[in-house]
Amino acid sequence: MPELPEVETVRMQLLHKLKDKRIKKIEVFERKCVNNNKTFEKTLVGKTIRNIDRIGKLMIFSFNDEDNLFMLVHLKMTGQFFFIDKKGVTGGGHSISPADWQGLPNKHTRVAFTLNDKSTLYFNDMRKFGYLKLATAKEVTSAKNKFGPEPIHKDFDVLDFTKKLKRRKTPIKAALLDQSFIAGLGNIYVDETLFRAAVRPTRRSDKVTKSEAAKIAHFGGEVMNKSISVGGTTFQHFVDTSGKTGNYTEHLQVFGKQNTPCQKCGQLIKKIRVAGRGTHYCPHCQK
DNA sequence: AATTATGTTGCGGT
DNA sequence: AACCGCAACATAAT
Repeated sequence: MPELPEVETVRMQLLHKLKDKRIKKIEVFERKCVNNNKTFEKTLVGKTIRNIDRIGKLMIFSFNDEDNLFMLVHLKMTGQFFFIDKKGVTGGGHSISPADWQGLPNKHTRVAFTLNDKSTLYFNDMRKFGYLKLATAKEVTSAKNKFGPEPIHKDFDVLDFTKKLKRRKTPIKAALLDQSFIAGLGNIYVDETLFRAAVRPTRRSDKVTKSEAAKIAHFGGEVMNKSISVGGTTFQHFVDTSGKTGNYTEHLQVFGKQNTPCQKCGQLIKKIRVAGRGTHYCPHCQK
């Protein structure tokens, strides 16, 4: 269940594996996952993958310019990609055990792409929330416009962020989860960010001070950049065939740490519900 | 065995 | 515009 760092990790791996490869064959096992598009296979077969872009948690595959064709991919909670060539399996998605990728395609495989070099890309998604959706350049633009700025971006505008927080009365956590407000953070990284910024997740957005907002923006970027650099939190045991494991898990300070001592003050981390999501924080350190 | 939770987001209704 | 609750779905944990 990827947030920005996990999607970015998958994007980089897939780009490396798929760039300039031609799609020879597509099997759709679950039409819902391609938005019930009856011409999905027909449209994509023969196309050459030229680039994979990302905004927030959305991946954007592109082909030749003259195609005016894009494929938007959202992994949602449980979407995964597995790439298999003669060297073996490369995966990306949420936690992966061998059972997930052995014997592909398996019962969670929704789409399979065969490339011109005989390699295969599998899209697996247990809960069927994720999608692969065809789009035109215009549709890509309007999809991109729905995202707020990413805190990992160099020119993230902290003052604008602070100003916009003043208009919100919801808990700060709800604002940070809103992808049209700020893109990329999900449930884990929001909790981690707010812990580092020492702001309680329940704090009303409009009561967040300027300096706290600056800390939130700073740590939001830091947490996600660090996670990208270690291949994300989601992959517990597996990233690629060379055996490199992406693992931000060891850096988590509050997520899933309820009833254990805070690393800063020793008081027990609490778990509550905020904005409908499980929320972890230190009652002493976060005001 | 039934209920609850899961890292996401879009929708319909205030 | 902002906001809330729920739905989409499958599985694991309590």
